[in-house]
Amino acid sequence: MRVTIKDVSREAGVSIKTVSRVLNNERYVGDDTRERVQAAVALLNFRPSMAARSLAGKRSFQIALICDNPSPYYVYEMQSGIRDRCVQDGVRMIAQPYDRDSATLIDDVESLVDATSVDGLILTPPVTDYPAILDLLARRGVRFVRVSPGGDTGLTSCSFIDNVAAARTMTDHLIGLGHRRIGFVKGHPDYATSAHRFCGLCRGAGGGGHIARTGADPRRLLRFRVGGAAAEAMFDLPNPPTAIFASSDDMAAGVLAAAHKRGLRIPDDLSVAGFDDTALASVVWPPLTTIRQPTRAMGYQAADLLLAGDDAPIERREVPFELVVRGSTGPVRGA
Amino acid sequence: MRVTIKDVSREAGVSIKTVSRVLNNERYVGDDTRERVQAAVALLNFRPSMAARSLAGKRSFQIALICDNPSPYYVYEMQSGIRDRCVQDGVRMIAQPYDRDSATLIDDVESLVDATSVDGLILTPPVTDYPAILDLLARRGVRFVRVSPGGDTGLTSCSFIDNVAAARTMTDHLIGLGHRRIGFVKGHPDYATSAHRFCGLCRGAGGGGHIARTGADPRRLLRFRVGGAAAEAMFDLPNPPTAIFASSDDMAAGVLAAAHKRGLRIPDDLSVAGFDDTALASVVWPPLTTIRQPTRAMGYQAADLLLAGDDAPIERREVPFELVVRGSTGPVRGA
DNA sequence: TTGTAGGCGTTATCAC
DNA sequence: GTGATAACGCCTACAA
Repeated sequence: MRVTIKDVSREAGVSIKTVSRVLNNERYVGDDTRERVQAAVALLNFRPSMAARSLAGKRSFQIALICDNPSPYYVYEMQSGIRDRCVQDGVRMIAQPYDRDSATLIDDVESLVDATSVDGLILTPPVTDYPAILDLLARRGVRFVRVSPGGDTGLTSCSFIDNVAAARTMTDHLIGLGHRRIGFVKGHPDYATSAHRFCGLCRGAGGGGHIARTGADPRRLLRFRVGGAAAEAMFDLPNPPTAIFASSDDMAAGVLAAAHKRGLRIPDDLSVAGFDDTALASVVWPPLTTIRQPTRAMGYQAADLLLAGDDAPIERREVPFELVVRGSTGPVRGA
Repeated sequence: MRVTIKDVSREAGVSIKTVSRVLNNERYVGDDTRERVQAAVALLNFRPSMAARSLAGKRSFQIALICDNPSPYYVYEMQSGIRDRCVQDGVRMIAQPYDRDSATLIDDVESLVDATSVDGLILTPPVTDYPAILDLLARRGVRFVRVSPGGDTGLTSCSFIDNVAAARTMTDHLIGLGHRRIGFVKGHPDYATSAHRFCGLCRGAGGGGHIARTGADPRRLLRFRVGGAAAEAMFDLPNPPTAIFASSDDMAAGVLAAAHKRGLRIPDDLSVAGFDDTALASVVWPPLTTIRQPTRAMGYQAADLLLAGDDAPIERREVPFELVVRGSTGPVRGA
């Protein structure tokens, strides 16, 4: 049968409440008592029942990740980062990898909150900016942390990278290489990150860059295709760009594929730049210069903020990005 | 405040127990009573508390996915498939994306089982074949379903594809193209799927194929590198293979990269084949011929088996694979 | 510093 | 068919 607090209390020769105190690291427990209890816990291999704890207490020791991002890498890294932090507190993560086009998103979140009474939620783009969700959670008084919010900061804590600065860094890099006509493949309008990156590009380019804008479907496969289509369109321009900067790595990969199809050589004929969530791009797409996104770190920080406690102040936690230049990215022919 | 069964029972003018009966689809409830209750539930927007249900009842309405697979695509597809099935029953999924080198795996699973008393677990490779885990779960009397088990079938239900047949199909295809020397990049020994695929290759090749075996680290990045290294070694052989078949898509990508580095043209100088978890390979690595793995479907079927109920018979559910040939893969030069 | 009583929201058991 | 009542395992409040 199940080992309960009662068993532990009997084993340790104390009351149930005292065991509970030890389990929850409360004060006012004698050192010797604490040790006896801990010994009993270890001996009986006791694990408190989550169900009972969340029913009786305020906490449920569960948090949920609301993730509607179609990039498996992003999801994986995010989950891993969150989990890294959660294990420290013995908290479980409920993953909600919502599917594209989830019409029931709001209802799903609401039922999640009602049914599991999670201790908090972590929102990622694009859900991190959905007003209906933000309102719902605020109304219910549910704690939540946003990853890469586009606006409405101040509502809650969040973790993010400076996408404007990142895109600007990349742009400066490209300009430093001699590029004067830089194309940009814009992402889906729901993703504020994409807009931020576009903004960074503009700042770096100082208005002098050639800029092509393209809306992208959030579905991953389509993003590849959208990247390719955007590149094709740019190649056909009277003065095609010598560098193309995509606001996500899969769109950048689509650009690469389109360039190959045209017989363009990378980076001699064209420099391609993007963002990536892992070190993977270095192996899969070696000629791709990227901003390395610390997705895992953002997840960790988000969980850290969420687990900080009810009374913790709202905090915006920025995580550093990194420009990763690969292979020979020397001056471009004909630039 | 929270809406409870009590509120619903008052609203519907019935007892608490009757509401409970309706919620759990039990028999012996009058049709009109049922309707009144359902109306009250909808009106009050009532959602039963998971915590209370799992504390009082036998079920917890939660299942867990034990996933130690380093491929984000695999994890994502698996989670999505499982979730597709879970939502139908109002069951939650706890994702446990265990990290590489998790020394505490067994302990983690044990504490998960003890603390959350999940209704069941889904195991994926390589955990699906870890005897320590299987023993633990059997001892605890916990329901679980295995995805792609290597052996010990008959223990529990499982979902899988026929990896032997898949590899054989691919081999037949390659032989049909004129290949006589086929290299094989083997995966990590913990993955039974890899061994199955090797077996399928041997059957297809009839012992006449040239076979290079390579152990691969399960970490994704390394798998790319291992694929590349294996390819390099094969290229240096006196009679290098004209086709290389890798037991995973990332190793196949590594082979592709190595081939490019050597100046080999695909598929004129070399055919490269692998497996993939999504339709992604068609876009990212166009020259790659693959076996499309229905990862999502395997997840769905695994969840379906798990949710079938305690008394459901043990069942082995096979999911069909698909050979995806891309681009021109005509006869190979010098074959 | 420690113990006791009561309740969290649901299901299980047993009457009606 | 339906309803009272006792668990389930733990935490909160209050007392000692």
